[in-house]
Amino acid sequence: MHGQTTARPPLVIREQLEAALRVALTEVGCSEPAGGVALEPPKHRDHGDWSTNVALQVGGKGEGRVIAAKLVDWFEAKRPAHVERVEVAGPGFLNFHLAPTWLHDVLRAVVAEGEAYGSGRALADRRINLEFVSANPTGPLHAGGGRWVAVGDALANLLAAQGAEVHREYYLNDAGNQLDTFGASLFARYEGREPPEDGYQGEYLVDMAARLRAELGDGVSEEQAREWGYHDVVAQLERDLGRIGVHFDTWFSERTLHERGEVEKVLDDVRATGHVYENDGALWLRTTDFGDQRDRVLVKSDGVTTYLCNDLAYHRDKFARGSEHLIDIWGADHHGQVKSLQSGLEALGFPAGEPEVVLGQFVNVVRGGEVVRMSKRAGAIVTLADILDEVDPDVCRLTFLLQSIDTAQTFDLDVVTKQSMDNPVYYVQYAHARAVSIGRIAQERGVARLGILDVNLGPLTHERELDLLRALATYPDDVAEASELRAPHRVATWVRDFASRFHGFYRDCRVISDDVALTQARLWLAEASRIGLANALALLGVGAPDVMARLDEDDAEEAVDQS
RNA sequence: GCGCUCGUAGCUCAAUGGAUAGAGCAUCUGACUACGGAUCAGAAGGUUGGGGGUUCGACUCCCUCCGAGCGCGCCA
Repeated sequence: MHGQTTARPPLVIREQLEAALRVALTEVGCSEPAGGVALEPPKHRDHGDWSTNVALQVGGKGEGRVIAAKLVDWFEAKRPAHVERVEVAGPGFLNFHLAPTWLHDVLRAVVAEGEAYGSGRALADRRINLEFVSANPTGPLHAGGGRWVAVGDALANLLAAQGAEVHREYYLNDAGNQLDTFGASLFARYEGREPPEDGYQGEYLVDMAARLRAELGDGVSEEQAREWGYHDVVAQLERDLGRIGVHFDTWFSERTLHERGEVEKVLDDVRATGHVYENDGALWLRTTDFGDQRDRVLVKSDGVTTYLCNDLAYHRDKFARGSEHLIDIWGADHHGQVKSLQSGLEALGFPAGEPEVVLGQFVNVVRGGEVVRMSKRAGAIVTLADILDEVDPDVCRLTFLLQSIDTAQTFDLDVVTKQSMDNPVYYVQYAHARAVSIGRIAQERGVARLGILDVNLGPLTHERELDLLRALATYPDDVAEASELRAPHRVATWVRDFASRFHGFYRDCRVISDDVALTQARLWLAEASRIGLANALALLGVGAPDVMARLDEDDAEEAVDQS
C-alpha cells in the first residue's frame, strides 16, 4: 500500500553513474556490453564505493586496462556529482571513490521512506498464491516443519514487499486414505487397543483419545472418531502456528474439490487434450511429452483418482480463484513430483513452470547428540509446540531463517534451548533496542531532534558511520535479491551484519555529546539504523523490541536494593 | 543403476562469475568513571572433498571421481 511508484532514492547514485558510464563508453568508442553496464559495491573498502567491470567485458584479453584508462580520463574531465576519484585496478576494474555526501543522501532516503524503506515494485500488484507447510492433518507439526513455517511466512513478506498481493495457503489432505488410517488409529486408542500395524503409533493419539472420550463419551463410531480427530488436529495446527505468529488466508480442504466435481472436471479436460492413454486398465498422463522422466497414472484400474490427478484439480482451482502465479514450498523428498504436476498443468494450457516449486532440504533435529527420527507413524516426534514451550518464537524463527534452504539443516535442540541466550536474534534485537534507547535518552535530557532537512549531515565522516550507511544503501538491493531468489536467509544475513556494524558504531561514536551539530547528525543516523533493523526484522517475522529484559539477574537485584 | 540436491575454518553456516573466500560459536589476548557489556577490538584457524576443463578471472559454470541426503509405486 505504498501508493505510487518512485525510484529508490539510495540507488539514484548508481543510476547516475550507470548513465554516465554509458555516455563515456560511447564517447570512448566502445559499445555497451550485452548484459548492460553493471555497478556494484566492491567487497574491499580499498576498492572504492562503487566498482564496474565493463572495461573487462568490452576489452576482452589485454584491452581491459586500456579501455578502463580511457574511461578514467573521461570521468576525471566530467566529474559527476559526489565523484572524487576514479581509478583502474587489477585486470581492468574501474573503481569509483565518492565523497561521503552520497551516503548522506542515503540517510535522508531511509528516513523519508521509513517503514517502506527496502520495499520495491518488482512484483507490483502480482497476485501470488504461496502454499507452504501443508502437513497432513494427522498429528501435530513436528519440529522440522518449523522450517517451512518460518521460511514460508518470511518469503510471503518478501514477495509482498516487492508489491505482490500474496495469499498464504495451507492445503489439507483430508480426502485420502492417510486420514482413514489416522481415524482407525485414533479409534483403536479410543477403544483401548493398539493402533493397526501400519497405523499411527504416536503417543499423542492416546491423549487425543482421552479427550475424545471426555467430549463425546461412549459409543463413538470410527467415522466419528476420524472426523473429531481431524478437526481437533486442524485446531491444534492453527494454535501452534498462531503461537509463532503465522496465519494462513486459506485452509483449503481437498474434500471440497471432490464435492464440487472439480476432480472429474479436470479429468475430462485432460482427456480432451489428447495427452492421455489407457494401459493395464489405468488412465495415464503422458507427462513425458513435457520432459518428465516417465508417464504418470491419473486414474487407477480400480477407478480411483491418484494424488496427481487431485493435485491438478487443486492447482487449477488456485488459478480459478484469481492467482496469477503459484508458488509451493515442498520438502526435498517430493522433488520427483514437480515435473509431473507442472506437466499436467501445462497440458491443461497453463504456462510452463507452474506451479513454481521451492524445494527445501530437510531438517535434522538433534537431541543429546543424536538425530531424532521424525515420524508421526513410528511415533517418536518432537513437535514445534515442544520447541515453543522452551524458546521464544523469535529465537525459533531466526534459527530456521539463518541458513539457505538448499542445504540440510541441523536443528540442535540442546543448543537452541539451553544456549538460547546466545542466539543471534538477541544480538540483533539488542541493536534495535539500543537505537531506540538513544532517542529516548536524548529526549529525557532535553535534546530535541531537529527535522532532518534542517540538519547538516556533513559531520558524519567516521568510518563507523559510513559503514552503517553503506549497508543501508545496499539493503533494498539485498531485499530484492532475496525475493527473486526465494532466499529469505539473505535478509537474516544482512541484519546480522548490520547489527554488528551498529554495535561497533555505538561503541566508538557517542551520539549524545556537547557537539551540537554532531549530535543532531548522529541522532538521525541512529534513527535510520533503527529503521533498517526494524524493517529487516519485520520481513523475517521477528520482533523488534524497544527494550530488552536485563540478562544479568544480579544487576536486577542490585537495582531493587538501591530503590 | 538412473534422477535431484549438497560437500567451504575444530563446530554451525555466509559469499548476483570478480580483486585478499567471510561471520558466529569454541580457544587465546585485550577494552567501560560512558547513550544498556546480550557490547567492542585483536590473535589463531582454509589446497572451498580430489582431479581436469571453460574464462582476463571459478566456492560459483562444464566433465569426471569420491562422499552425504532425498527420490525413482496403479502410495499420499
